[in-house]
Parts: sequence; structure tokens; C-alpha cells
Amino acid sequence: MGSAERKEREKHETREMILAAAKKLFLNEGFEHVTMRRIATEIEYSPAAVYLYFKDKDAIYCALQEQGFKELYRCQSVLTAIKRPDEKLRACGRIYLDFAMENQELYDLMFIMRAPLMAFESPEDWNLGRDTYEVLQNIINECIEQGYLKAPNAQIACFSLWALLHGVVSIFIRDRAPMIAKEHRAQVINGILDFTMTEFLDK
Amino acid sequence: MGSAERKEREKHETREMILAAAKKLFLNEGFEHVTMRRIATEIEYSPAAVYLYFKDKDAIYCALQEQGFKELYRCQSVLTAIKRPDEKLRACGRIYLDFAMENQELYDLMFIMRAPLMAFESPEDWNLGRDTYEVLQNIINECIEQGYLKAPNAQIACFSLWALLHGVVSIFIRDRAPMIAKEHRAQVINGILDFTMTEFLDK
Amino acid sequence: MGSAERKEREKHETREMILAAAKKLFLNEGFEHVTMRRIATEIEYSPAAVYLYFKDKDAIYCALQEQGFKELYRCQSVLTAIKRPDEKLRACGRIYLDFAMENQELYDLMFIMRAPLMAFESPEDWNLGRDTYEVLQNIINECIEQGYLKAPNAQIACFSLWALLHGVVSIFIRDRAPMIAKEHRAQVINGILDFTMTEFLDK
Amino acid sequence: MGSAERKEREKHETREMILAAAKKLFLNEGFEHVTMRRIATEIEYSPAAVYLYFKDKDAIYCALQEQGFKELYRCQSVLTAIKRPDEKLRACGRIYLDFAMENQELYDLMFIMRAPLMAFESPEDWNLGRDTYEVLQNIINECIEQGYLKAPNAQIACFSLWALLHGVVSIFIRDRAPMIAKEHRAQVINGILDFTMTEFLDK
DNA sequence: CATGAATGAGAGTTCATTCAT
DNA sequence: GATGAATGAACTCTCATTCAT
Repeated sequence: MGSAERKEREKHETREMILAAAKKLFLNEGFEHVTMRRIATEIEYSPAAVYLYFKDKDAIYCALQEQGFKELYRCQSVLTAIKRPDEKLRACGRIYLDFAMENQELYDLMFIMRAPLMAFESPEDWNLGRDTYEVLQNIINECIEQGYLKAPNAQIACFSLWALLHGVVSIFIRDRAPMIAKEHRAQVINGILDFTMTEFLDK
Repeated sequence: MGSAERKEREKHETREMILAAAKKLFLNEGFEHVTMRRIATEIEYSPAAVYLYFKDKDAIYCALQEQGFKELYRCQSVLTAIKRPDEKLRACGRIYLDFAMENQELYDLMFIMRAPLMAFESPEDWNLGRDTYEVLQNIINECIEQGYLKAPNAQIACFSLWALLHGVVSIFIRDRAPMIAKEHRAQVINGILDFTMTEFLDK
Repeated sequence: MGSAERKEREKHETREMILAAAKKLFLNEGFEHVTMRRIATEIEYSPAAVYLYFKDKDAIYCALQEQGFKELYRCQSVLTAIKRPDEKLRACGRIYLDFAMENQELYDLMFIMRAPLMAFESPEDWNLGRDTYEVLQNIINECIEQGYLKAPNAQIACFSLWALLHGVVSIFIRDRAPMIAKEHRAQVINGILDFTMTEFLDK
Repeated sequence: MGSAERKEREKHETREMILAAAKKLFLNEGFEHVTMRRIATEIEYSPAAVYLYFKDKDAIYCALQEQGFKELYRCQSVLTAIKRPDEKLRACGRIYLDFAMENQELYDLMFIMRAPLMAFESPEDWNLGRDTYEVLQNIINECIEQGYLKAPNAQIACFSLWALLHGVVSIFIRDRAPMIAKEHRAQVINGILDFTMTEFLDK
């Protein structure tokens, strides 16, 4: 019977619907202003129904976060094809910026939104995040080893670069750059990437 | 009438008291735990009294935001005493980082939080923010003019630097750096400032 | 100004209204089936208003319990006028039975209802209850000392008597004696008191 | 048809499983924590399945109540082996106390709880309860007839004794004796049984 | 017979806000 | 100007129960 299969699929689809609705609402109004009721209403279910798919509000948040980290990690996977560490570094920045600007809801959730503490409590929960961070760290290490980057401390260099990338996108996502019109954003981001790479990379 | 004046002054003082109380509570207990009632209790007024001085909760947010920008601008004023642009730039970064880490909830309100935003609706409201930004822009310009910094585009350079500073502090404020223990934060921040200045400034 | 006084009085009256409503509902439906909403509706207030007078549901329960113990203790105060311990003992039983049957709501709350744990957690909270219990214990002690009662253990004797009294009234209050018509209850209670005193007291 | 019979038997068995699960949960986790869902989970059925065997939650309560009375009656059956009425009376008390303390939630359901009560609406439903009560009444009658007990009214004597037994256990079950540590309960109960029998029985 | 999915009703509680005084 | 009292609207979450399959 394909019946069981179909049910399985439907169940999965409902879960996805909930996540999509939550994602949308979280972005528009922030985690704490989104209510379970509104998520339910959004998908035309009763509030209680949501609890059949997620233990509580935090669980929805966590699921979305996981989704986000997996997606980001997936985007980073193309980097393995690049050989030169300096090119790799630039591509890594590019990917990060693109991911953030194209998935603003998810990015906000992953890196900006005040999280339910639980989400970061256990170190295991951070594994996904760590993986994506290590991609950058490894590239930085390679750059240093192969003389593309002079830095007394690889970790500081890595954190600085991440901070810069995060700073750019979070300023835009949270609308703190009214001096830059929306239509110029892409251009500015390109400029920053160029400038940064020039400054950071030697030769 | 001196009486009218006195009343005016008293009114102003009460406003300031409310703001001071709100700021203190935000810092000590975090944003979501501050209610109108707690603000009122803090200053030993009734909740209703607060509404005589502020239209609603958002109005308090906005006033604090304004205060934050003024305070940051005030901090930046010591920069005029520094002559060499490169030293000025480093000091400017230092000031920004310190301000953010010492007034985390205020910084959050100014640059991260989504909540009120009303303050950003009219361009005039942005003047304060612009002023503080221009301090950085002017220093960057000086650096370029005097050869301390090579950058094809002064605005891009400025935005990049701001992004880096903002990135660092907002990662900490929103607790996205579990790999760095709280007691090492200051150290890391110093490292980043050193590294950044070395990379960005030529000679 | 009598205004402040009047307000004080009104506030007190509202508290009493809430307690009265809660008492009535608790009896009819049991603690766990009574909702704050229903209490509020009963007195034609909003649910939130109840919280201005009582911290939470448990606080209402505790206040009623306190009320009950105070009232019972007050009823017992007439016993001091009686000299002979055997007469005192009988009177004490009488008072207990009457109190229970005339204040069934309160009695239920004090001795039967599943209590919010908190109500009995701290030993201080039990002081009131202990006081009323000691009245019986003291009388029993006197009876033994003066030869009206032979019992190897005064505490066991006291607990037994209390158990009997409590047993009788709680069977009635929780309607477990369908074999005894309501109109015969008083009579049966009298019979039990007589019988018990005869059996327990020597000579 | 043997098939119909088998089905009947299976249906009965499932009913019993549900009751057993419910009883176990009541005892282990207390009344208010038992939900239809938990009962269903316990027997590895779906919540909906339970409704095929019981109209609603109350029906389960009632069935358990019935079971409780049957079980108590069964416990009392050993009494027929005892000849001397005074020994019989003491044994009857012992059995009652033990049953109550070993099946506290069941006893609660039978004699204290307000919840279902449906079971007491029709007089027929009381037959079971009456049977267990009559066991005690008959023993009391024998005691009186054979001179072990002097009582002007056998019914009053019986009710008094029941009240005492019920009083003791219900004080413990509903936690109203904080002056007696849990580990002393058994001892106190023994003391009460001794004391009571000494006082009530002549010779 | 049994279930997965869903829901309506409602629980206790909190908060920004108002208004008569 | 200030307040005590009050409220409406929400909040998250739970539970007994139902119904299409």
C-alpha cells in the first residue's frame, strides 16, 4: 500500500509548512513577537495542531536553525573545488554574503535573533554551527601557511573576517544603513568584498 | 513666570529619571524582562504616571535610542585631541568597541533590535546616527589623504570598518560565539583591533 | 479625609468577595476544577483583576485555609470556661463536628481537598493548624492525668479521636453515606458523639 | 459461534488491560497526572482506542471504583475463617487499614474523591459498597450479641468504627498529618488499632 | 478493531494601557 | 500631576474527545 507512504509524506509536508510559516513570521516580527497561534492561523490549523509536530516554540526555532546551518554548509561545499587558498577565501566570503542576503529570515534566526537559550546550551547543538565556522578557519589556516596572509594569530584573523562579513549583512538585515539605498546594496557588498580581500591578502 | 519654568524643568527631570531607570533595567535584567510596571516601580511612581511623560513603551525605546547616539557621540569627542589620523582611527575603533560592550542593551537597541524603529522612519531622526557615522568617515578620509590608508573608495572603506566593529560586538551581544569564553572576550577584542589596524593601515 | 479609609475598606471588601466566591466554587467543584476565570466572572471582575488581590490561585487557597483555622480556633475558645476534662472533651468533639457541618466548604478545604503542596510546605504555615490540634491534645492529657481516660499513649489517643471526628464529617461532606438520609445526619452524629464518649471515657 | 465468544473475551481482556494501566498510573503518579493519552500509551494503544472500550474518562473512574469495592470485599473474605467476633473485628479493621494504605489512590477514588460520582447516583451502584459495609456491620452485631461490645445502637457503633478507620487513612492519604513522619505511619496505625480495640471491646 | 490527525475549549498568567478620582 | 483599580487582549500550552480512514 502506498497509503502509509503517502501519510508519511503528508506528515512531512505539514512539518515543512509549519517551518515555512514560522520562518516568515519570525523574520517579519522577531521571535518573541511570533505566537504559536499566529503560526497555526497562518497554515489554517488549530494552535493545538502545531504541538503535534513540534514540542514547543523553541523546537520550531531549533529546527529552523538546523535547517539554516545545513543549508549554509551545503553552499560551502563547492569550495572544495577551488585550489588556491586566496581564491578560496574570497569565494567563501562571497558565499557567506550571498547566503545571508538571499535567506535573510534564516540568517537572522541563526545569527541575530535572540535565541531561546536552550538552542545553544548543549555543545552538541553547536556542532552544525562549528562545522561551518571551521570551513572558514581551515581556509584562513591554508592562506597563512601558504603565505597569502600574514597574521600573528590564525584564530583572531578568522574571527575578524567572520565579524566583518556578519557585520555587513546584519546591518542590512536589521536596516541600520539608511544611507545606502536598497538598490545599491549589492554593489556596496561587492565593493566591501574587494576591498577586504585586497587589504587582508598579501600579494 | 518662573513657576512655569520650574514646572518645565521638573517635568524634564522626571523624564530623565524614567529613562535612567529604563536603561538601568535593560542593562541589568535584559530587554524582555522590563515592563512598564517595573520602570514605574523603580522610580517609585505608579505605572500610569509614566504615561504622562511618554506616549507609550515605544516612545521610551526611541528616547533611549536617541540618548544612546548622543552618548556615543560624546565618547567620540575625545578624538579631536588626537592628531595623527592612524592613531585617531585606532582610538575610534577602541571607543566604539568599549561603548558597545559597556552598554550592551543600549547598543542592542541602537543597532540590532527590531522593536521600535520608529526612530528611523523620518530622516531627521537619523541625524544623530549620521553624526556618529561621520566621525568615522572623516577619520578615514584623513587617513586616505595623508597616505595612511590606501582605498579606492573612502565610503566602502568606512563601511567595511564599521561592519567589522559592529560584527564583533553584535556576535558577542547576541551570544553567537560560544567558542570564546566570556573571560577571554576582552582579549579577543584587543587582538581583533590590533590585527585590523595592522591590515588596514599601511605602514 | 475619610477617602483613604473608604478606599481601604473597599479594597478589603473586594478581597473578601473573591474569597467568598472562591470558597463557594471550591466546595462545589473542587480546587482543581475551579478556574481563576470563573472566580472572576462570579464577582463580575476581569480575570486579571483577581491577581491584584492574590498572587495566584494557591494564595487564594491559603487565605481561605487560614480563615478556616482561625474560625475553628475561635470556636474552640469557649472551652476554657469548662472545668471538668470529660465535659471539656465532649464539648470539644461537639464543636468540631458542628464547625465541620456548618462550614462544609471551609472544612473540605482545610482537611480534605487536595492542597497545592505549598500550603503545607513550610512548618510555619502549619502553626494555625497545630494550635487547634493542641487544644484537643491538651484536653486528652488532662483527661488522662485526672483518671477520666486510660490510654497508654496520649498522642495515639488524641489522633484516634481526631480521626473519628474527621472520619464522620468527611464521610458526610464527600457523600459516602447514602444509607443515612440527610435529615437523619444530625441525629446520627449525636449518637456517635454519645457512643464515643461512653466508650472512651472511664466512669 | 465460538468466534463471537472469542471476540467477547478479547474485548473483555482489553478492558481489563485499560483498567490495570489506569490503576497503575493512578498509584504511581497520582491522580491529576493521568491523562487518557498516558493510559493509552501505557497499553500501547492509540488514545482513540480507549474510547472503544469506555465512553469517557468518568467511565474509567467508575469501573475502577467498582473494582476497588470488589477487591476490598475479596480481602474481607478471609474473615470467615475467624471464629471469635472480637478477633474478627480487629482483623476487619486491620484489613481495611491495609487495603487503604496499600491502594491509596484507589481508596481515594472510592471514598474521598469528588470526581466521577456517577457510580453513586443509582442505588444499584451502591450495592457493592453496601456489601463491604455489611461485613463490618455483621461483625459488630455478633460482638454485641456475644457480649464483646456494649452498644445501645449497633448501627451507630458500626458507623463510628468505620468513621475512625476512614478518618485515619484519609488524614494520611490527603497529607494532613505533618506531625507524623512518613516512616512512623505504620507504627501509629498499629497503635490506633490497638487502642481502639481496647477501648471498644469489653473484657 | 484501531489509528493518526486534528480540534475546541480552556487552563493560569502577564502586560500595556486607561480612566475616574 | 499622580494614582489605584481595573481591564482586554494576549500569551504558551494541555486535554478529553472526535472522525475520516
